[in-house]
Amino acid sequence: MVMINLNYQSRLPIYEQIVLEIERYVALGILKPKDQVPSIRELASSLGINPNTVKKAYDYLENKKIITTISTKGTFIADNIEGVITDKKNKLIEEIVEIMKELKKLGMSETEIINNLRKRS
Amino acid sequence: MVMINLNYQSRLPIYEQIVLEIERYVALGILKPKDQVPSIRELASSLGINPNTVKKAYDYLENKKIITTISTKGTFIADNIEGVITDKKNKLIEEIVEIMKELKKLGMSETEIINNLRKRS
Amino acid sequence: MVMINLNYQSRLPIYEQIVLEIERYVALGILKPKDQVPSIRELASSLGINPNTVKKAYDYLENKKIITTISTKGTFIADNIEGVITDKKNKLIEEIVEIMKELKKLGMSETEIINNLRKRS
Amino acid sequence: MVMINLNYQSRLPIYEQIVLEIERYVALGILKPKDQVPSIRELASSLGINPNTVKKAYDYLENKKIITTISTKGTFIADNIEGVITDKKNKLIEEIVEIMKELKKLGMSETEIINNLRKRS
DNA sequence: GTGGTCTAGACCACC
DNA sequence: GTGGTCTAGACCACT
Repeated sequence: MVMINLNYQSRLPIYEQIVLEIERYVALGILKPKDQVPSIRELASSLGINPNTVKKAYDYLENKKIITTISTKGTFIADNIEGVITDKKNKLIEEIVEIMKELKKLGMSETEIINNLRKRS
Repeated sequence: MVMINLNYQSRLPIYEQIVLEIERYVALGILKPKDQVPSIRELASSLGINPNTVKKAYDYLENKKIITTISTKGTFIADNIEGVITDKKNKLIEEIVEIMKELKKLGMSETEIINNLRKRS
Repeated sequence: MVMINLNYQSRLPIYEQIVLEIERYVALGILKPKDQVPSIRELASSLGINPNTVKKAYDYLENKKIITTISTKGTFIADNIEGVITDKKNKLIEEIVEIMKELKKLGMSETEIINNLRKRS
Repeated sequence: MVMINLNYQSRLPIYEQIVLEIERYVALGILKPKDQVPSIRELASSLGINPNTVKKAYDYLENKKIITTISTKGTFIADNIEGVITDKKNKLIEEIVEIMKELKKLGMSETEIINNLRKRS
């Protein structure tokens, strides 16, 4: 069973956090095509949140074709999810690029930033 | 005179954008200790926003001890702000490091990531 | 339900009076970690004041980590508030000590001061 | 020359702080009857504040008959200031009584408070 | 002119 | 229903 971590202080709405967590598990290969995801009610109750919130997340994921619902059977990871990993990678790279812009505004050069990253990790 | 750029489409509230802009100018050394920052009304009118919004930003900055206000005189950059620059840089670098961890979990190596960043920026 | 007493003649702004009252209830153990405090609108209407004023008080308390707010759920007493009680008492005692120093400079002895206090209260 | 300490962050207006400082020096016997106090302009410039502010403080002190102005000569401490010390003492005692009320609200008994004060001072 | 406070009321997203 | 943000506008004290 996947562990969805929620941060109630975050500016990100809960449903988006759920989406990101599921996408993360898919991208990491922890959730694979045809794997069943928890039912809306189940996940809602285990997270202590409103089922509508989970529904909103699942709707979004279904729309992005990351999950697919088979009525009376349950909800499953979709088959064609090759794109998920690259999407995720691109998004993360894009986030770094944005932060690097900030750092450049603060007077750091690209090589300075990269040297710093090498040291830290 | 400092130029505050606002993005009304951003998820970040206006007052936080002001905070970040002021912090940026402090970090860059453009605003130095004892420098006067624009008065609440002045900044509000020049940005075309409500004075209360600017006040909220200034309250926040005062709480963080980045500015200090002398009632009826104005608002000024605080004295001990040595940490602000490096603090800010460190925080941003740390954010990147966290994202890089994610990327590594997704199967990217450090050099792969860095090559990607070089291309993008 | 906590009773917030306001004094509109006081030099202390309303929002600070709310802060002090909440802190007092926390210090007294009447409000305990995870207890829900009245919603902004509810407290505002029961006090006959503007919700923004209550919000300002709550913002302040959140910043001091005495309360924590979960958007759309409500506002709650924070978890780690062991220090609040003793902090508050110590601050007040310290204030008295400072005033006693003044009184001693004015020629009163400690026992003289204490006898005076006993009479007055 | 007396040293007037001002706190620009305080909620107390500057002119009240000046009043309190002068009263303090009188009560302590550092300023005695017939002693000359600095001229308005002199004090204003040495404190880096507006002469009107000093004027307001002096007006108040004159009204309370703590100082007296002899035109073309200057401003002096008044003759009958016996009351100043006791006034000051009473005010300070009253302040302590107020703080003790707060402490009692927090659950401390009078003897508890007094024992604490004995230890601390 | 400055900042400090407060009101009234609006709109938003989320649940 | 909840909190979060913002506006418009008012009044105050202090300088």
